[in-house]
Amino acid sequence: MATIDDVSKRAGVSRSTVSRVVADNGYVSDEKRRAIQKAIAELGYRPNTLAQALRSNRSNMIGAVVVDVGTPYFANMVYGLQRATRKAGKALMVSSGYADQDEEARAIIELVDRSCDGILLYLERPLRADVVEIIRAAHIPVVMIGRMGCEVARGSVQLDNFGGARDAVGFLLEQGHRRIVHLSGQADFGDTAARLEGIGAALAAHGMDMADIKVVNGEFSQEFGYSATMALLDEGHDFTAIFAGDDDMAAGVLLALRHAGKSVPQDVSVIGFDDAFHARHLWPPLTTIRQPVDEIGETAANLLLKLLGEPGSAMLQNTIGTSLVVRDSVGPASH
Amino acid sequence: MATIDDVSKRAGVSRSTVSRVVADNGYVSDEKRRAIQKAIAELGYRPNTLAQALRSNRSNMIGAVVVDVGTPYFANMVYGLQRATRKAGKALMVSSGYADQDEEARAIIELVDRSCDGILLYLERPLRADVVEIIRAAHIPVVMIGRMGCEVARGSVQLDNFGGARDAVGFLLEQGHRRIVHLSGQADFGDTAARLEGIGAALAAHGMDMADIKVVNGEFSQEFGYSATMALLDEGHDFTAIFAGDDDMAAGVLLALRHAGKSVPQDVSVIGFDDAFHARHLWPPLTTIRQPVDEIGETAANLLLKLLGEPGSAMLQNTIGTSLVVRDSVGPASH
DNA sequence: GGACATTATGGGATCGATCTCACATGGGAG
DNA sequence: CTCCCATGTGAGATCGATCCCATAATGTCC
Repeated sequence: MATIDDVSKRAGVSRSTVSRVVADNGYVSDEKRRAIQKAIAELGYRPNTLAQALRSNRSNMIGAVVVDVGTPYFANMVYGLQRATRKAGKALMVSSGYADQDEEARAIIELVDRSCDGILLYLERPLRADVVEIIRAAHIPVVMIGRMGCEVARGSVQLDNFGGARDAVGFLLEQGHRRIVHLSGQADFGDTAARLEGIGAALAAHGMDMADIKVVNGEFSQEFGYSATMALLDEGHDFTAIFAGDDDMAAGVLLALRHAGKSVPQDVSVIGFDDAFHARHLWPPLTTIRQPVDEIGETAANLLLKLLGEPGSAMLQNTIGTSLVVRDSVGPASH
Repeated sequence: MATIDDVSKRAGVSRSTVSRVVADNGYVSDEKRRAIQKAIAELGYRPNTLAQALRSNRSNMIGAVVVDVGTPYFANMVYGLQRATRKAGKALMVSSGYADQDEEARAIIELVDRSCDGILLYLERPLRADVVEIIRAAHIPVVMIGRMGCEVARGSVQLDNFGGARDAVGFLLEQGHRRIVHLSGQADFGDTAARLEGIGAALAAHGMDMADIKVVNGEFSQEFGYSATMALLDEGHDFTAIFAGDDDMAAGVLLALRHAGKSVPQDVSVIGFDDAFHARHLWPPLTTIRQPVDEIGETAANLLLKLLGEPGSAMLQNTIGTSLVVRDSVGPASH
């Protein structure tokens, strides 16, 4: 591997001058510039990123920790991150935190130690105190994605859970549904609260309130969607539509309805949330609220890049809107 | 951030001795070791990874380029990579090549420049000549995943396409199917050839040969699955089972059959390949050949780690087996 | 008791870049 | 004719570690 010294010798100049050409700053005569560029091309010289980073204290690398890269949801988010960072000419390094505080801490510290210029976090657990201290000591800007806040964050990007839930229920109401069930996620998630407010807003717009909807708390899983639906049917609950907290739940709901001999959307309408990868593969194809996950990632990364550009700036916030994806699982209310 | 010099001053020893304690090699008296460990703890010292890598020429970082991290398939593969590298205490840096030769080249060069100790590649295009030279000059071991070979590779991991296809068709034959259609991927893929051989083996085991199966070449997409099936039905082709080249195709096949009023598996059986994320969400849930993608990634990473341990070793090969996942889309042949 | 290995420690070069500073030109303003 | 500023170049310190080598103390063997 050719070094900057090899280039300088070949071009008959000093290291400093080569550095100026490579970094494109300072004064260099056209004559020497050409000689240096020629030498660079002939030797196939590419600067050693490690040495650059060590000396200049900037690695041109962005770190990210998400819950699990192996999951379609976060893979999609990483796609967005990569799109933004690549455009800015920065490398991206991603780790998984696996919803475990110590794993998350380990991943973050690794990124700090590798001298990332900035860090993006989608966490499931609050940051460990020592990690907060480490980030702070390293003066690394942090942008949080999603529900979890954090004291060191200089920016954050969130989904418009309020608007999404409002639109979902609003759509059902427009289709004439009045007996709606909402299968909700864990009650202690910040998202859940925002969605309930959104549901309230939709109901209010039709002269109704939360008393007019049944909310069942559970968890984001197909199993819960299935069992909750079966329980509702067993107890003879009278509903014409279900708003599932996410598309996994919705998949369980559809399965339960089929097993119970109900047809969708003739007997019951179902709407999901996320527009997950499998939503269009369900039967019937799922009407759902699209969460632009890649856009969330891209926005967060751009926000971080902005923060890197102007160090002293204030806290930056950003909310990403949802959209209604109409497929076949919602129809007009029967009778 | 505390440096090794801070630690050495605080503990009253030289840099060298601190380095010995941190790296846990060479001779250090218990007394000084304790003093140094105390100083490290008090200062919260963590070695600067960049400086370590620069001097020692080992970054403890593994690079990987896959087609697209944003895709469930490769996300799953990355999950496997991460599992192996993390266990070995190495960091992982992943990029997408987006099935474009120049993008792939860019991503690889980036990884080389960041001084990765080894590189894992799942490529769609042959390596550009200059990239081959760069990798060779940097003496970085490379492991290839999947179909694409490469002259610099020191190891490779592949799926057992032969066995997978043999098992798929074998299963259909056992269920009594004799009029089978295979929707195949691009004919120029290495995978496709291996699968055709596997199909031949299954047929041979039942005293049949390739003349007894209809093969339609196309591409791995839901759209092709749909249109090909419709075409077969339109021309009145008489078949009882379809073996789709992947689960996306299979989704299209199921949709086409439903639109044509055929029921699965009563009228037609369908088997897929991959066990993709959405396979169990299809209706009926798809019987398919499971491709253990994460295991492929994990195996490849372990192979690379082994290569790093013993530099002079020979070319390492590895084939990952498939398994049959029985769900509901295949039934006994009718009449 | 001298030769030699083992244990223990520090000094200083080194990895490959950046960056500050000193210094040398040349041209335009006063 | 100075003075000063813009332009152009190189020497050498520096980033934070590793690693080779010199040196010294101690123990062991013949």
